[in-house]
Amino acid sequence: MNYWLVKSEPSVWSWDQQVGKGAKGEAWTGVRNYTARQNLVAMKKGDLAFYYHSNEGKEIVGIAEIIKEAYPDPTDKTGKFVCVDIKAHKAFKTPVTLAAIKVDKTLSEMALVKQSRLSVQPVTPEEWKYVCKLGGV
DNA sequence: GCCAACGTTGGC
DNA sequence: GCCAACGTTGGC
Repeated sequence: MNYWLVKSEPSVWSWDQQVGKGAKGEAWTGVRNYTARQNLVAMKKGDLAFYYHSNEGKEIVGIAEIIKEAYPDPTDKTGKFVCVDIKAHKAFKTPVTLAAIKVDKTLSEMALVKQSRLSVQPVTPEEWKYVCKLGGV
């Protein structure tokens, strides 16, 4: 089992919209970055990912589950990029903000802090457990 | 709205 | 293959 973090701007696609899709989930399209692409390809069905809201909120609001592994992104005309399908798995009781992550010694090494522009990032099991606790899950 | 960080493009 | 110019992301 691997852990990930995916980012979305709520104005484009929010957690609430993701929850609204239910068990069917939704294609996570629009990744146009090779590092992020590598991470998408490495995802396995059943892996879990933190759902982070950028720009608005700047906080991890819940957990999504990968329900379909990487396939060509239908929104990419060049055919170079891929997407996966994810569904909402569990909402955080308490969102974990970027500010909280930055000041926390255990989390200040997260890719979210170090590589703030990367939209799909790996999360270590230690970070995962810790953030889940903070989120009240 | 600004700007730092960083990824991508294209000329050489 | 290098690197300058340019574009984009995302926190503030």
